[in-house]
Amino acid sequence: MGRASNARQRLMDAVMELIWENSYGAVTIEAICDKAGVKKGSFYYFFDSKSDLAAAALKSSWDDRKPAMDALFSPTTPPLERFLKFFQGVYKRQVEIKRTCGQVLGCPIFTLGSEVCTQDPKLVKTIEQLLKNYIHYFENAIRDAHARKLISAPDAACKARLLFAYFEGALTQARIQNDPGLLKELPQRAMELLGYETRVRAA
Amino acid sequence: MGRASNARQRLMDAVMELIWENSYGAVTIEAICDKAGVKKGSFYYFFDSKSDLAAAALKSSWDDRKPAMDALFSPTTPPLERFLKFFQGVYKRQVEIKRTCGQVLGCPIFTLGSEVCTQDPKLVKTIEQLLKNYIHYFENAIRDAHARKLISAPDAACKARLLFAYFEGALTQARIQNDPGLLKELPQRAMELLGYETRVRAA
DNA sequence: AACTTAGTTTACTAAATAGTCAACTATATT
DNA sequence: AATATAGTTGACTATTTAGTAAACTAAGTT
Repeated sequence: MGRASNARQRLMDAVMELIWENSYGAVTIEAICDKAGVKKGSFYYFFDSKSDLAAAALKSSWDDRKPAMDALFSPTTPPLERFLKFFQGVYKRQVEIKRTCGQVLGCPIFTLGSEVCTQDPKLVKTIEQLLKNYIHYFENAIRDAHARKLISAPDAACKARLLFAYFEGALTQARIQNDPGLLKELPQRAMELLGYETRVRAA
Repeated sequence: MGRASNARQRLMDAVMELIWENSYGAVTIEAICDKAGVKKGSFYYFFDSKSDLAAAALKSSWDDRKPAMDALFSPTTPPLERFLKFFQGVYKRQVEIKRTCGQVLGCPIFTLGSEVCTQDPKLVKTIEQLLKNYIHYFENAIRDAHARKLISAPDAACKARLLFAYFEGALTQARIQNDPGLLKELPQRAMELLGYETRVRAA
């Protein structure tokens, strides 16, 4: 009942895009409203603040992405291939983003987390949860690879942390230097980090 | 001649601290002036904008830190020991920062770079240069270690990129999660990444 | 048709912020 | 002592921004 609307979703889409392309602090509520084609009154009808919107948008975009991640890290795929496909996808995606919007944008969760972590405890809690989700995919695949004796990684959690830190570090550096080339080696380096020493065929 | 003043330096100190503890976007010129004990008129006497100040402050703080880096990465120290000391120092420093200001702050250059890279080309050029400086220390030490047959790293530049990405990734994650514990393993993991498999004595 | 609910719109206020300017002050030079 | 130089101050303007409130509108419900 009442009036139908997708303004809430449009606001979440807009804020994600604006934060990713710029930064949290540089994005104003007016800019979000303009991009979403929503008046400010409606903004405050749906959300209390930019922080509130950002938290909702992050959760929502994770819900959107989760099925693809579940498919990529499916137990039906050999564990090391999961990583290969994942990192090749990351590279391809960043190349594409640079082509379409002129900038490598990296990982919005990590960049945003690093920006707001000292100022917005509630938002950062959401971010921590999402980052942990990613690490769990990694850890799970590593444990699996170890069990199948493809690699030796008795401490899967540790290896997952290592790989994730490298991954996010490289992605952020690519953003800073606006150079997707830095990510081309991601699949190869990841295999090496995991202790799988064979040559990987080019992406 | 004229009037003596350290206001310029006080402004640079203030902006570095504020950006590190908060974020670039969250720091206002008024807040910088307050912290530095400088009136806004004086701010604009020395600098054109926050961006201008930030760039100057970054360069200046690098000039301050450079002697310590040169000492740490001195050729008189065995190459792998340089990394050990460096990463142990990073861990100790972040623990100390958390103790004194309640938050792990990570690397101000990396965090700032990731925040402003799409919006402030001039500032990001400065940042890129500083990051490259660090990578050069890494690369140099790796080349040295390889030459001395301590490790096998035929492509020193590649290993340096890898190690740096891991390092900054871990530091940023520690900031986001406000957990210096994530950095305790830094020296050990770094040695492993470098292909030096022996146990490291605890920091 | 009257009513309720959900969402929209416009116009507004109050505060924060960037940036300017002209008068002022302390120091060094001649 | 006069003057030039380097830096300081406070008061000001103009803009941007967050946030509010009340009237309005489109749909479903009875």
